[in-house]
Amino acid sequence: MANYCKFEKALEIFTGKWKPVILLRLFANGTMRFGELQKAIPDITQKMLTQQLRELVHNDIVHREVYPEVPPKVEYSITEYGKGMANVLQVLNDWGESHMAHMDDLYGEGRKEEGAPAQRPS
Amino acid sequence: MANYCKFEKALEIFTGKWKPVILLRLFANGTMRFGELQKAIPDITQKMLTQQLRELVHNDIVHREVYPEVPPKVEYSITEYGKGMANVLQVLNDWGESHMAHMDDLYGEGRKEEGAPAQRPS
DNA sequence: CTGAATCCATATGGATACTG
DNA sequence: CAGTATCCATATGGATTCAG
Repeated sequence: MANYCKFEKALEIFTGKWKPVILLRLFANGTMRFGELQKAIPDITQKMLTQQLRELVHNDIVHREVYPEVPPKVEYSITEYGKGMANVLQVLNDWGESHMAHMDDLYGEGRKEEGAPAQRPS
Repeated sequence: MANYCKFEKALEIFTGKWKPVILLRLFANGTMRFGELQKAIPDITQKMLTQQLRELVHNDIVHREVYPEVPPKVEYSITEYGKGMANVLQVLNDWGESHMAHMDDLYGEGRKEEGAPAQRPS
């Protein structure tokens, strides 16, 4: 098996249009209901939210707790194992931040993208 | 502006079907000609190789050196700036490796696809 | 409330042919 | 040799509807 498939496996976890947001929300808020996630991420569709959550659950990053009530209630949270990827997220986040600054340096902030006001590192 | 866009920007760099392989090759070999890369990555098409390289060049990760000769000769290498992402690659690679082991633990090496929600109905 | 199932638009990647 | 251009298959994501 090729070496780079490790990268690809790793990348599959946060890749996709919504996984980063979902992970960020869950890391920040601890435990959230399905509806809360949906409210917190207004642009996501129910299909995508379900689908991405399922993949995260399958990868043991997210825990899914179903309460057999009426009306139904489902809570999602980061698993203990999932918490171990916090540093990966951090590294990615930090590098992404500095890389955006680098791109601004190279191409200027003006015409690069709309809605991206100066993002100063903290 | 949402925080997660930093992730997304970072992920765009290594995401796509071929960027990880290309980066790995260039990091390993230093400088490579177009044809060498193509030989080193047999399954890639020239369109994809060109396209992905262009994106990496645009992101200042890869340097493109054109020799005005006949026949043409173009060499690619990691830029100084690009070398700064080596640790990110390393972190990703390490986590990916351990994550694969974790998945094997959970699902067994032989029957990985069993409960996989993946993105495909039965 | 949560989420499965469809249908559809677009994005991404691949095959092939052509060029300086 | 390195790269474009074109056409095509499939993958991904979105809108909508239905159901426990």
